[in-house]
Amino acid sequence: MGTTETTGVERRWSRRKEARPAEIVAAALECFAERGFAGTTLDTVAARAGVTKGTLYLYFPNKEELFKAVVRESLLPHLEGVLGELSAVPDDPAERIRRLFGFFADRMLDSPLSVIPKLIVAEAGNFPEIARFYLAEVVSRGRGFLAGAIRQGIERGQFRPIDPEQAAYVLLSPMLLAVLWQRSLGPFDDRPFDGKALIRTHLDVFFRGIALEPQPPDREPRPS
Amino acid sequence: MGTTETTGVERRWSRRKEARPAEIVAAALECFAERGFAGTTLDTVAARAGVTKGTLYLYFPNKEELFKAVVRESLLPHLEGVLGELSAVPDDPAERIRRLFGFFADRMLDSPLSVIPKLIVAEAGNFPEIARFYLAEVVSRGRGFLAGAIRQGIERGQFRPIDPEQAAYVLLSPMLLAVLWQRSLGPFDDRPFDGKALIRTHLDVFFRGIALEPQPPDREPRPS
DNA sequence: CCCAAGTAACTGACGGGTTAGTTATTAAAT
DNA sequence: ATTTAATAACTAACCCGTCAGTTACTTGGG
Repeated sequence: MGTTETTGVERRWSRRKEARPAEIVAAALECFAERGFAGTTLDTVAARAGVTKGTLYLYFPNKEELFKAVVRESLLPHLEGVLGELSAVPDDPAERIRRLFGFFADRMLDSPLSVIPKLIVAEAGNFPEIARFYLAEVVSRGRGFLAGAIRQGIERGQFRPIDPEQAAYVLLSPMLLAVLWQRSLGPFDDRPFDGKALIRTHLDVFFRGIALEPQPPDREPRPS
Repeated sequence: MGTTETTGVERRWSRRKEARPAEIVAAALECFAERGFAGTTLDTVAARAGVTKGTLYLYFPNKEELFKAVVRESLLPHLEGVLGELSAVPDDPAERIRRLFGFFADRMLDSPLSVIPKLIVAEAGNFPEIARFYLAEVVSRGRGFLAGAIRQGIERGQFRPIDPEQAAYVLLSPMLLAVLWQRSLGPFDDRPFDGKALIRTHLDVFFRGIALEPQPPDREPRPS
């Protein structure tokens, strides 16, 4: 053992107050998604974040708050992105729906964020607060956006009349299946799974399914 | 009939070797579904089953084997039921698909069995064996049944040509959403959720969406 | 029918391993 | 020199799995 480490590069740790929280949250997201809340040990999270357990407690008061932070911090930036993108969306209902799905396919499906639905589904019973948060911030908004677009399409005479609320669920369900499949059963299946193709097929079938039937046109179109 | 309630005399317990395993499995299913595998303590399971922890170990070697038994024992009887019902199914593809969904809506949606998909999704990472079992025994069969019906419908000229495998996923996805919603986020939402209505709407939209172009199907007898 | 003697289902307390959370100490940064 | 990010060893609590002991039930001899 030399008395002096001439290399010097092998520092045990460095102090990076700014970067730690985000790194810890990212590591925790992976761990919680793989093992669930109760199945994840803080030593594992710390190791993956490149620190020790004590460091976690410098930035988060306890395991539960870390979990909540993971969901919130992972979601919020993307929520802004989605809302921003959707606010500058065309007026045509079908096109608005396609945009949302395009966004989902391009930005969510392959990102680390796609583990969150699985987390929420698994832990909703243990974390009612998180369940309500996700429900209000993500599900309700998506459901409202889709139902609104459907309703608008019906009013404009582009779609046949169906319950917009139920149509919204129908539209949401393949997205849910895609992310859950990728993160749960998919890895154990030998057949390839193409989430984007599934979304495309579904949209195709759906729009044909709600298209107006070729019947004699109704009376006068509405203004506005 | 089991002699569960003994009148008057305050017995601490009774010997019921035959009934115990099923009771323990039923209690464990509820606990695991609510809290997940790691979040469930065996004392809780035992208490809900009306016994103590030691009794669990008379019938199951350890917690993990209990969990596997829960999934297997809960699924297998129902699998036989489904397969039996579907073997006596009509030849028409659309009708076969409707039968599967009818069975799902009537027998699964409101039964305690509907918590299993949530369990599988949540614990697939921790129990690859269970994931593979569920994949082979439930998902693959359902997927195969649906894809086969779609393919047959295309060959017969009842449906327009689409990828039967992807169509099967499209068909499965609202069933997944229905059971997961009921068991996770649904209880926290103030809006009512009608899984059967969702299935009906989806089938309606789906069959119109894959109908041959020139000839739209008959109108539904019940609009609105 | 009655009552030991025997059997086995069931209990409950405990050991050992694990992990959430704490704290005394170290060392980077200014 | 002082401050403080980070560590590493530590504590307390929890929980799985075990087992010696208890109790419900069975059996066979009177």
